[in-house]
Amino acid sequence: MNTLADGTAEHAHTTAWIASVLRSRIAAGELTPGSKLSEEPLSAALGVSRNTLRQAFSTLAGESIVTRIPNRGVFVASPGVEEVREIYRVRRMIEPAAVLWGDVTPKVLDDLEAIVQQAQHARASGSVPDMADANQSLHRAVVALTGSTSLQELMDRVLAEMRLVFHSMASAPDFHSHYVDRNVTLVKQLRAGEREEAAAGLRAYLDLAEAELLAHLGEEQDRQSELRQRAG
Amino acid sequence: MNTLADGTAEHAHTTAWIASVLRSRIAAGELTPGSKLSEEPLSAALGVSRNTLRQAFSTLAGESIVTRIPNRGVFVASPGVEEVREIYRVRRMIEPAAVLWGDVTPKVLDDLEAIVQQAQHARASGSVPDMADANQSLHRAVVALTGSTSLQELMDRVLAEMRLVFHSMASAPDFHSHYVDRNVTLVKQLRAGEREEAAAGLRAYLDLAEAELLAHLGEEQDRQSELRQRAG
DNA sequence: TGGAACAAATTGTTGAACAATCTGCGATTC
DNA sequence: GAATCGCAGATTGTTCAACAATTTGTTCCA
Repeated sequence: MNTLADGTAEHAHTTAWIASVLRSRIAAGELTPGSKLSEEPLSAALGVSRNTLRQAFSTLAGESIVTRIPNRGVFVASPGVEEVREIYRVRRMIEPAAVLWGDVTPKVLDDLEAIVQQAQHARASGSVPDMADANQSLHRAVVALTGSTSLQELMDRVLAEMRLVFHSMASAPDFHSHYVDRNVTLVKQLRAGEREEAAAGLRAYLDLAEAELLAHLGEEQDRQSELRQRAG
Repeated sequence: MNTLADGTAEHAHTTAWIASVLRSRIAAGELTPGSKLSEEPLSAALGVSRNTLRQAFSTLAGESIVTRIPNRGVFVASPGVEEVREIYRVRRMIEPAAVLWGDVTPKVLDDLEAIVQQAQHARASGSVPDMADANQSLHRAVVALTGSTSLQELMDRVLAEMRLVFHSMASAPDFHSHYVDRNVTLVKQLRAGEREEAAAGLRAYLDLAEAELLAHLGEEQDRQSELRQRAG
C-alpha cells in the first residue's frame, strides 16, 4: 500500500513536499527576499522535474510567499512599504475583532498567559528571536479566538510576510521588547472580561507598531539607496 | 511583441485563462458542486495539455473553489454544513469590523445606497437572482471599507462559496427578500455615524442568515437521503 | 455472503522538446 | 559619446508521450 503516517499516499506528495521545503528555507532566511528561484538549477538541486517545481511555485505564489513575474521567473517575496501597510490593515481588523467577538475560554486564557510568560523570559535573557517568536505566537493565538480556519490561515500568511520584512532588514533592532508589557495588559484585560478596552488597546498597539516598522523601513531604504548611489 | 491590452505577454496566460474559464463555469452553475473534473477529457475539451490544466487546478484549489483528493481527482467544491458555519464565522468577524473601523467616505455611502436601491428594485420586480446579486454586492462593499485587498479577496472567496451552496440546493426559496430592509437600516445607520449599532445589527443579521441557511440545508439533506434510500 | 486477487482506468511525476519572451551585448547612427 | 536597433543566448511557458503508483470495479473462490 505504501502509505505515510497520515494515511495519505506517498505517490501524491512530492509537489507538496517541495513546496514545504521551499517554505521552510524562506522562513529560515536561507533564501533571502528578492532572490530569484531559477527553475532549471533549483529543480536539479531538489531532485525533481521542472514541472513539479513549477506546481510547487503555484502553491507558494498563492500564499504570496513568492512573487511570480510572467516570463521573468519567480522571486522570494520582498515586502515593501505598501505590503507592510496592507499587513497592518488586515491585523487592525481581525485581531481586535477576535478580541471583541471571539470565544474566550479559560483554556485559551491559560495558553495566552503561558505565551506572555515565554516573552517575558525571552526579554529577561535578552533573546530577540525568542521574543519575536513569542510575540507572533501571541497574536496568532488571538486570531485563533475566532475559531475560523480561514482567518487563521490569513493571519499565518501575514505573519510569514512579517518575517520576510524582518529578513529584508539588515539591522533588526530591538523591536519587540517594549511590546511585551502591552501584551501582558492585553491578556489581563481579556481575563477581566474588558473586551472593548482590550480591543481598543490592541488597535493602538498595532498603530504604533506599524508606525515604528514603517519608520525603520524608511531609514533602511534611505541607507540602501545611499549605498547604491555611492556604488554607482 | 505580441502583448495583450494590459501589457502582459500572451505567452504566459493560458494557465490563468483556463482557471478563469473554469471559475466562470462553476460560478454560472454549469459545473455543479460535487461533479468530477477528469483531467484527460477536460484538457481535451479545453484544448490544453493535461499539465497546464493541472496547474489551473492548483490555482482553483487555493481558492477552495475546487477540492483535490490525492489520487482520486479534483471535484467542484460542495460546501456542506461545516463549510457554511466557517463562512459565517469569517463574515461575523470581518463585516462588523469593517463597519466599526473601516473608512466610511461619502462616496462609499452613495455606492452603498445605490446597491440598496438595486436590491429594492429587484424585490419589486420579483427577481430572486438580482436580489441575491445585490445582496452580495452590498456585503462585498462593506468589506471594501477595510481598504484591504487581502480581506477583500477572502470575502470574495467566501461569497463564491456561498454561491456554490445555493447551487447545491435544489430548491432555492426566497432567501433574500426579508433581508433587504435590514440592509436599508444598515446603510442608514452608517450614514448617521452609528457604527456600533450598525455592527451589532449586522452581527444579528448574520446570525439569523446562518441559522436559516443551515435549517434549509438540513431539510435539503434529509430530502436527498430520503431519495437515496428510496432509490436503493 | 464475504473477501482476496486481478484488470482497467485515473492520477502523479518525469524528461525532452519547442515556441515565446526577456536580457545583455555589440553595431549602427546621430 | 550617447541613444537606438537588432541579434544571439538564456529562461520561461507549454506540450507531448511515457511510466509508476493508486484507486476502482469485477471476477472468482471459499
